[in-house]
Amino acid sequence: MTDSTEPATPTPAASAAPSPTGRRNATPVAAAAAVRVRFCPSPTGVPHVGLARTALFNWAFARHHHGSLVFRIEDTDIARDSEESYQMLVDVLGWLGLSWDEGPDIGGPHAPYRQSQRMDIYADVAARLHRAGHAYECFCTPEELDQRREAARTAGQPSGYDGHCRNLTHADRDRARAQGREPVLRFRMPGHTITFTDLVRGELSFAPEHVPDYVLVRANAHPLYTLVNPVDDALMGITHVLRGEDLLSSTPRQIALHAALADIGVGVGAPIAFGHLPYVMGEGNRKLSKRDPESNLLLYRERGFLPEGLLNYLALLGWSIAEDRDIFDMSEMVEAFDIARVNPNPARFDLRKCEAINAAHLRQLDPGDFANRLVPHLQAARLLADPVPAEDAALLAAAAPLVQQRMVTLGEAVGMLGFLFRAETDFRVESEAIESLGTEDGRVLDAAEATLEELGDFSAAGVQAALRAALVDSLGLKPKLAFGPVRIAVTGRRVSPPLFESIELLGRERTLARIRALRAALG
RNA sequence: GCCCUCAUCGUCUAGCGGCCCAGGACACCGCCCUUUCAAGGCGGCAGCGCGGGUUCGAAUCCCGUUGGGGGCACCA
Repeated sequence: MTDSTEPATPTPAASAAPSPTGRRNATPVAAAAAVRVRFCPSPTGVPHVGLARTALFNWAFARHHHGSLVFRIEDTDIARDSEESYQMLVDVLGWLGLSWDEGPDIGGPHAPYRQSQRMDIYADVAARLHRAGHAYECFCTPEELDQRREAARTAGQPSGYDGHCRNLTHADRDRARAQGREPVLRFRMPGHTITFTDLVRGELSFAPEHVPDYVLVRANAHPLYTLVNPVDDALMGITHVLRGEDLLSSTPRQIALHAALADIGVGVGAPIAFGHLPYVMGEGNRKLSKRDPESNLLLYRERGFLPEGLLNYLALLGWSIAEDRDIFDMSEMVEAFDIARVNPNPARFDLRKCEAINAAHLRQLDPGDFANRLVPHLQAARLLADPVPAEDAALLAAAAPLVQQRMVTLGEAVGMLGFLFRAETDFRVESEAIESLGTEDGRVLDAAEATLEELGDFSAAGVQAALRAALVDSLGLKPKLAFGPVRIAVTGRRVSPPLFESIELLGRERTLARIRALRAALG
């Protein structure tokens, strides 16, 4: 049996060499051994940003070390898991571009990758652990457990399982069964302190009295996470486990179980290194919960966040690429990622910064790429047909560069470009924009109409020269007051793409019609 | 109650004993540019929780304390 007090590093020798950029000089990542990490969500509810961050760090770690990422579905909780949730997971990970090497959809040498399809494996391993003495039947009822836990707590003692059924005789078990008790299978923890080197936190130590024996299999024979997660990690040859810090205190139990699994010949028996990533917090001092709207990954896609923008922001939650830089792409992250440089303290999710990072990526997009990414959002708002008609595609190609610098998410294109793609019968001036107008603005519209009617050169430059002459020079208006009413008439909003380019794209007829319509509405 | 863990501007972070009377980013506030809104440029505000050590020297190491978070399930 492997001695669990040894640090859980694949090759202790590897930690002797300081990592070039590592904050701790122990970066227990063996260069020679192939890195295998996994991402193993349970498909409950809507995909969460914390989950994406964990997936991202695992992905970056695997890619940095030229290792493998295993995607595994932990669907052993029949009551909460759903197929719909599983689909959303696959879908949103695909959108983010976090690719995996083995998984339920693509298979791999350790298939199946859905735990609900591996129940026979767990039953077999459980039986072997039992036979080898690493686990025992526990007949305590939940009520008895509660009672003793409460008593221990009031006495100031550790309140975990007290080992009541650890050494039952045959006769004891027969008696319990005769009473109608159904046993759970409980893991027998070794009696020594468990110490390991966490990849992000350094050396951690747990005394035996605080890591009590725990349940592996329910009385109804249903295997628990406590069993299936380590069993699959062992069987699938996982070398590094990067997960949320909520799992930190269950790590000694898993290390002990891994040792027992090695003892009975399950898996290759290589120790696994653990790294616990800090929480992603929401408002206040709470962990970001499913209730917080900003936790819902699907919403980011709907709003038109770029995968590269969201990922960039998520990477910043606990990690940084350099002292004076925070905009980077995923190839740069893969290149630079070092688990030892992950910051152990919890990070608060800041939607404003997430938006700012996204906007930076939006601006960096190639104009053609940017226009293409706008299409689904314009279609969802019914501004574009599917497929996109050629003339609309041309219009979009011309209009997109006008708004690329002034948007935060792709979804904003609906408001910014709606005036170009909406039929005249559907065009409306926003009420807030109308309210900002005064009666004297009618004069401005009259002058604009007269000028544009006469104008031969309807290019942006031509329109600008003509309107400036008519409104600013002749009427003596400040540019802001001169062009404001025209902007509202033409685009329907107070905020729009640059006015003269917008007019050029809209064309003479539609421009004049809209100016007349607003003029009439003003009375 | 017991155990574990975390601690630098409002927020995310850089910092690994002298390059730091602490650097960057978001947010915020000015100014410039300007047809709106952005973008961009320039400038500003703002932080090492507290107390002891160690050291010639501490944001950095140690101890304590305070505060936050997590765990102590037949959930994952």
